[in-house]
Amino acid sequence: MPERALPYRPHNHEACVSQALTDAQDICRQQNARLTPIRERVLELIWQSHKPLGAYDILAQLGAEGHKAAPPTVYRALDFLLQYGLVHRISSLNAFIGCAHAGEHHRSTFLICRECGIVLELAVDTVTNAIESAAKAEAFQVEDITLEISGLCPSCQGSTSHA
Amino acid sequence: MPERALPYRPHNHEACVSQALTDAQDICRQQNARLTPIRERVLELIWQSHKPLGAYDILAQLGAEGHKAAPPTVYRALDFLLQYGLVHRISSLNAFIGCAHAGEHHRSTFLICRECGIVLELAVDTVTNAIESAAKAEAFQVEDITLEISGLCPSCQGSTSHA
DNA sequence: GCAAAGTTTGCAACATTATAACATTTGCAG
DNA sequence: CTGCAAATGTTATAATGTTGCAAACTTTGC
Repeated sequence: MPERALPYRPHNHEACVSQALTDAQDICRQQNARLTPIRERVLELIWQSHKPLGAYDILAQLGAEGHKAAPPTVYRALDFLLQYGLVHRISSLNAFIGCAHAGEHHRSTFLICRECGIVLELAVDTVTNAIESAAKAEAFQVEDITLEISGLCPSCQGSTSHA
Repeated sequence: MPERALPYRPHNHEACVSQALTDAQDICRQQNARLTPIRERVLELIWQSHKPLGAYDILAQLGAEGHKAAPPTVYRALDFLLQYGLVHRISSLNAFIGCAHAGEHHRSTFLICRECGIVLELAVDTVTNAIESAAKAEAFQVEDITLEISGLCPSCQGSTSHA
């Protein structure tokens, strides 16, 4: 498996996108899920950058390219993509981002840069384990973890933009 | 300091509320912040249970008691309470809950029961440390952590309500 | 092939959550 | 008591998300 590039630095982003799309196709084939044109297009739009995209941003982009969709179209596509683990929802931003570990069963941690907006998805066992054991100590049965860390990414530290 | 009761089990909830209110008064006095009647009433409404309350729920309750407020009134009170650490916002629910550790500088973990809706706030160092060191490993400068765990609280396990 | 059944999409209306802009009132310092 | 700053009132609107039903498309069994 190739090392994944850090989203902050310039990288061949086309490769991110095409990887995500072929992964999605594989996953859907395996699960007998239909990656319809709309769903695939929404996934592609989400992957156009490493910044989370709002549902209405997606809607606007679809509209701009001639497909004048209504909100339910987008939300349904998002529901599908969420269900198959192809995208994540970032609750603190009401926005969506491509999953960097599709098909890999994982618990995600998101590092969200408040300056540039780029999000890095991590799957760190030490974090997950600490969380699960804290929950266990309270006899709480974990189903879903939302862990979103806001701050400054390496590229944005020091250059606080009010320069 | 007295042990805090678990929210799941029956407890003298009046004590939770009055404690929260006197804590809030102390904190505001120390910081020269004005805990006005509206702000105090909103805090009290939020503390009426251990379930997060939506802004519009607060609005409705204020209305029911004769104070017909508009959304900005509530959101401004919430902003104030958030700013002084008297309440927390639960992003995954778009709702607000009283802070169980007001004045104590802490990072919170929320255990949210999807069945009964009760939320337990924890401040567990092992979790915080694991998160901070994971962020450090990515050279990410942490400012804010959103950690919301959804699942079943001890009281709701086994009694899945579709009985 | 073809019809029935199930899934997906289109569409219109609506519900919920949050903010903007500006007027008015209140609390407080001088 | 006057003038400033903070807080609240008021109206309108923006942003996000859902419901319900009809039409189109896919799959399946025959």
